[in-house]
Amino acid sequence: MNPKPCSARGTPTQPSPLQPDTETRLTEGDHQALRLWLRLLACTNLIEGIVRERLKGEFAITLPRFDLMAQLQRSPAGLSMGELSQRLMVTGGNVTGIVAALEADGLIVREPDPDDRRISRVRLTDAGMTGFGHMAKAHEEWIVNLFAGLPAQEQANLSELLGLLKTHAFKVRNGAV
Amino acid sequence: MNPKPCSARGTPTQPSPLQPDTETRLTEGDHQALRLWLRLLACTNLIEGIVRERLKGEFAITLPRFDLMAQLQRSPAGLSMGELSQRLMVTGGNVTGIVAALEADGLIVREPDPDDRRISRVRLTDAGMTGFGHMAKAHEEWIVNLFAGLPAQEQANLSELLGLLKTHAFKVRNGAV
DNA sequence: GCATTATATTTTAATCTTAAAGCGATTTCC
DNA sequence: GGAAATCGCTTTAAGATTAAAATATAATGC
Repeated sequence: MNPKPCSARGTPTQPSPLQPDTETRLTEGDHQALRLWLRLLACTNLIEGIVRERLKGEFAITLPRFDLMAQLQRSPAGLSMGELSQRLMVTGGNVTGIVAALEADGLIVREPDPDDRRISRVRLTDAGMTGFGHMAKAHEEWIVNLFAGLPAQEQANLSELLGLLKTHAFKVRNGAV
Repeated sequence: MNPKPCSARGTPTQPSPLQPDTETRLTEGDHQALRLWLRLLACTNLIEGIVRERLKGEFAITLPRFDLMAQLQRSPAGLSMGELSQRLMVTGGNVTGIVAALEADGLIVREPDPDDRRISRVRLTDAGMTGFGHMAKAHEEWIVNLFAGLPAQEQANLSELLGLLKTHAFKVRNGAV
C-alpha cells in the first residue's frame, strides 16, 4: 500500500518559487494510477508556477487578475459580477476582491446597471485593454514554448487522453459510476 | 490571436465547489498548445477538487494537512521543519502554519532536537498514524477509481507524454531552451 | 575568543480562496 | 399591493500561500 501525498505547489524553503517534482515522493509498489496522478499534478503545477512567476516578474500582475481581465477582454460590453463568477468558476466573494484590486489599479471600471440596481457591470478601461493586449501576447508565447517539447501529433494525443480522463472523472464526481 | 485565460479552480457562484471546465472559454483560432493547456488545467483541477471535497467531507481534513501527514508517515523517525518544507515544496512559513494546526489536533508532535537547538523534529502521534492509515487507504481508492476511465495501456501512454512535457518545461524554466 | 556568516524557524503583510451570513433589490404569487 | 421568495452582491471568518523581515542558534575565520 504505502500511502502517498497528493498535492504539490511549486516552492522550496525560503525564497524563489518553482521546483515542483512531486514524483520524488514515490516508492515501489504504488498503484499505477497514484503515480500517474502525482505526475499529472507535478506537470500542471510546474507550468502554472512558471506562468505565475513570469506574469509577476514581467507584468507585475497575479494569475487570478490576469484571468479576470481575459474574461473581460472577450466580452467588450462588460460582464456582471455573477457572470464573472461563473466564467472564472470561483465564488462571488472571490470576484469581489479581485475586481476591487483591478479597479484600484485603473485597469477595469464598474458601472451600475440602468435596469437592475442589484447588478454591477464590469469592463476593461482603455489602459486595461492596452495592458492586457501585451500580457496576452506574451502569455500565449510562453504556453506555446512550454508545450513545444511535444510534436503536434503528441499534443493531440495528450489532449485526447485528458479528454477521456476528464469525462470519466466528471461521471465519478456526479455519482454516475 | 484572441487571448485566453489560463487558470481554473473549481467553484461557481455561491455554494458547493467543483465544476471546473476551463475549456468553455475557448474560441476558434486558438493555438493548439493553449487549448491543450486549458484542458490539462481543467483535468487536474477537477480531480484535485474532488479529492479535497472528499477529504473534507469524509475525514474533516484539508489537502495540505493530508499531504504533510503523508510525508511524516513515510519517515517514522520524524522530519525537521526544513525537511518538510523541501519535500512538500512549500515555504517554511507555510509549514509552520500547517504543523501548528495538526499539532493542535493532536495528530503530530514537535520535539526539540537534542543536538541542535534550532531544529524541531516533527512526527505523527499514535492517533495521527491510525487516522492517516484510514485516509490514505480511501485516498488511493479514489484515485484508482478516478483514473479507471483509462485502461492501463492508456495510463502508461499518458504518463509517458506528461513525462516528456515535464522534462521540456523544466528546461524552458531553467533557461535551457 | 569574538565577529561574521550561515542555518532553522517564526512572524508579518499580501493575496487568493471558500463557505456562510447579511443586505438590498427584484420577482412571484396570492 | 403586499408578503414571501429569489437574486446579486458584499462582508466575514478561516485557511493556504508567498516573500521578506526578524530571531535564535550554530559554524567559521581570524
